[in-house]
Amino acid sequence: MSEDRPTLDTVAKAAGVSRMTVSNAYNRPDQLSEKTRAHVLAVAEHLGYPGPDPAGRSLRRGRADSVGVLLSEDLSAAFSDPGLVAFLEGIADELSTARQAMLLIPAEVDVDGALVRDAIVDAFITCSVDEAHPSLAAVLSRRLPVVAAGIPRLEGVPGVGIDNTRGGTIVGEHLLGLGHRRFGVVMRSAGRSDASPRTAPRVGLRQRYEGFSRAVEEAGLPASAISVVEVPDSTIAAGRAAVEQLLVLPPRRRPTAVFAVTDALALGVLDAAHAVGLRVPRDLSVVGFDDIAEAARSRPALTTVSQALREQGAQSAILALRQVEGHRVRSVRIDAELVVRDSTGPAA
Amino acid sequence: MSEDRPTLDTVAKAAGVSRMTVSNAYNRPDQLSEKTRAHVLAVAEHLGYPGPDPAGRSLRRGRADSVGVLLSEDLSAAFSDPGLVAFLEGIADELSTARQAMLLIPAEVDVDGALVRDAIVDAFITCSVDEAHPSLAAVLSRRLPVVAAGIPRLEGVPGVGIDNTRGGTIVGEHLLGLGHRRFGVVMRSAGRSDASPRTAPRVGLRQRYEGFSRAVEEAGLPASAISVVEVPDSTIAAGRAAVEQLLVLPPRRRPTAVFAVTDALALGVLDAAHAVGLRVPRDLSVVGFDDIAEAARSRPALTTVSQALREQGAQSAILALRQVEGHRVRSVRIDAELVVRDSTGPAA
DNA sequence: GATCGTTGCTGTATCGTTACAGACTGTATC
DNA sequence: GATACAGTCTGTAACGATACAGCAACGATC
Repeated sequence: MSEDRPTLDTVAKAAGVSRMTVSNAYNRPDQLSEKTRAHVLAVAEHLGYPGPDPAGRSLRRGRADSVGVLLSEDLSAAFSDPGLVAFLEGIADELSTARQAMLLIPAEVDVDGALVRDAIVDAFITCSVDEAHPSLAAVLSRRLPVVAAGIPRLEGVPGVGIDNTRGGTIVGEHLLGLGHRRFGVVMRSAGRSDASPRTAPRVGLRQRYEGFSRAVEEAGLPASAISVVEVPDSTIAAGRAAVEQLLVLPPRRRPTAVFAVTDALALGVLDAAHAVGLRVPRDLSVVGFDDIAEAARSRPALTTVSQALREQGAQSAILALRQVEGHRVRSVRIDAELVVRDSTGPAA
Repeated sequence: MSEDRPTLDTVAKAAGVSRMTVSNAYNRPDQLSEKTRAHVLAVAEHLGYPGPDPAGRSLRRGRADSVGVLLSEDLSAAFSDPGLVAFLEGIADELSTARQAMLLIPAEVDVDGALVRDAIVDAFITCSVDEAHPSLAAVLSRRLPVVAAGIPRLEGVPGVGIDNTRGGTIVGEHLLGLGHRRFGVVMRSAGRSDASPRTAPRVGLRQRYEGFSRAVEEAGLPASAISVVEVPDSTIAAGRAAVEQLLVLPPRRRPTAVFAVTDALALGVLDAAHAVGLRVPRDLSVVGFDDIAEAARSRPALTTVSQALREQGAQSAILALRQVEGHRVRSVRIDAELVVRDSTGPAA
C-alpha cells in the first residue's frame, strides 16, 4: 500500500513464511527447499524487494567487505598522478581478487575526518598522508587495521614503502659517476600554493632530495652545486615551468643534470628542454623518479628510479586483508632501483 | 574487562549518562553542556571507544554518504586506461566537494553481482557496462538512483554520454576531406581474448566504427576501402601490434589513414609507425578518440575526438547526487568534437 | 517401537546507532 | 505565585538484518 520500501518482514508476511526463511532464501539456499525458495523469491520480485539491505547486514555481520583508501591529495589531483594511479591499480587488483570493494577517501577535503569516521570499511590503507593530517588521526581512532603506504612510518602500524633517501642517493651517484658537477633539483614544495595550514607535504619527496644532496655532499661538492626549484604540484606543466627558472641562473651555476623528484615533473623538464633547443642528454641529463609507464615511452626514454608502485599497492592490500583476517603482519620494504635509459649521459 | 569493542552503551555506563547523551556528544554538540560533552569524550577516549559505528549509523539514518561506481573492466585494467581515469577524476571531484566517498566496484570480477548487492551506497554510476552484464542487473534491482555513463542508454535511467556514432562520422569526414580513400580501423574486439561468456564489449567503440564506416560509405566508397584490425584490449601495446597486421596487406588495400577507436591504441599506432620508418602524417595519417592528456603531448601531436571525459564524469556525479536528494533528472548529452593536430595530413 | 540423524522452517535476541517525545531543572515574565 | 521557556538530559522505539537454538516431521536404523 504505502510507499515504504519493502523489507524482509514485508516479504515474509506476503509469502507466508518467517523472516528468517526469506533471509535464507538469499543467503543460504541450502537451508530451505528449492520450492519454498522459488516461491519466496517470486514474491520478493513481485513486491519489488531490492534484496537484503547491506547496511543492516553489515551491522549484524560486523563486516563491510570493503577497504578504505585514504589519499593525500584531493581525488582529482590523485587521478592525474600516474604514479599514484599505478599504486591504486595494485591495491585494486588484490582487493578485487579477494572480492572486496574499495572506498576512496580524499584526505584533503576531509578536514574534520568526517568521511573517515563514516566510512564503512574493514580496514584502511593510507597513501602518503602527512603525519599531522587530521584524517590520519581519525583513521587511527577508528581502531581498525591500518596499513601506512609510502610515508610516514607510524609506530605500531605496518607500512609498505621504499627507502626514498636511498633512492635519491642512487640518482646522485649515477649522475656523479657520469661526471656531472652542477645539478638542478625540481622539488615539489611542502606547502600548497594556497598556503593552507592543513597541507599534506609529501615527506617522501623531501627524502629523495635529501638522499640526493647527501650523495653530492659526500662527493665533496659544496651545497651551491645544487640549485633547487620548488613547484606547487607534481605535474608535467609544473616540470616545464621549472626549467625556465633553471635557465635564468648564471652560467657557472647552470646545471648540466636535473633530478626531478617525480616522473611527471621529469617529463615536463624533457618537454621544456626540447622546446628551448636543449638536447637531452647531450646538453642536459634528466632523471625522474617512480618509473611510470610513460617514462619508458618518452623521447628520449627517461632514466628514472623504479619503485614498483603497482607491487607496493598490492602489498598494501595484502597486509590490510591479512589483518582483517586477524593475523599480525610486518612492514614490507620494497627495493628501489635505478633504471638507466636515454635521458642521462656524460657531462659536457 | 572483556575484549569486546566498546559501544555507546559501554561509554554511557562508564560516564554515568544515557546512551543518547553520548551519541549527542559526537553528533550534536549543541544538545548538551560543554562540560558534559568534555567528560563524555574523555571517558570515551579512556575506554578506547572508536566513535559511533558507521554501520549502525548508516542503518539508522538510511544514508551511506557514498556513491558506487561500477566499472566495466576489472579495476586493474581500468586504472591503466587514461580515458577512464579522466572520467573517474571528474566523478571524484564532484563527489568530494559534496563530501561523499566513492566506492569502486569492478564488474568484471563481480560475476554474481555480490559486490553490488553488498555495496553500502546511496546511488550507482555505471561506466560503460554492457547491457547484458549481471552486475548491471544487480544494480537495477537495488532500486537506488542510477546514472548510466557512456553506454548503454537504459530505459528510465538517466545517462551521460556522447554520440559515439557521430564521433566516428566526423573522423571519417575529416579523413575523406583530406583525400584519403583507403582506411585502417583499429578496433577493440567485442569478446575478450579468453572468450569468456561474461564479456563486456564496449558498445560505444563499435558505434565509433559504425559512424566512421557510414561516412566512408556515404562518400560512395566500397566496404573494402576499410580494413579492420581487431585487438584484444585498448592499450598502447595492442595499438602497436595492430600496425603489423596493416602492413601485411597487399599494397592496393594498404591504408593511407588509420582510425584507432581509442587514443591509447592510436598512440601505439604512432609508435609502431615510427619504428618501421613510416612518417606521420606524410606516409600515414592517424586519428584517435578520447583526447586523453597524452594525446596532446605525443609526437606528432595526435588528431583525435575530444569528448570531455572529465566533464562527463562530473555530470554523472551531479546527476547521481541530485537523484539522491530526491530530484528527477534528465540525461545529459556531451558534444564530441574533432581536435585536429599534427598526425593527419593530405593523402599521399 | 524406540532412537536417531536429517531436512526445513520458526522465534527470539541481538548488532550499534539515532529520532522523537518527553521530563526535569532553573530562570525570566507577568 | 503561576506561566513560559530555554537548556539539558533520558527512555523508548525503531532501522533491517543475521546467528543460533529449537522444534516438528520423516525415513532410516537397530
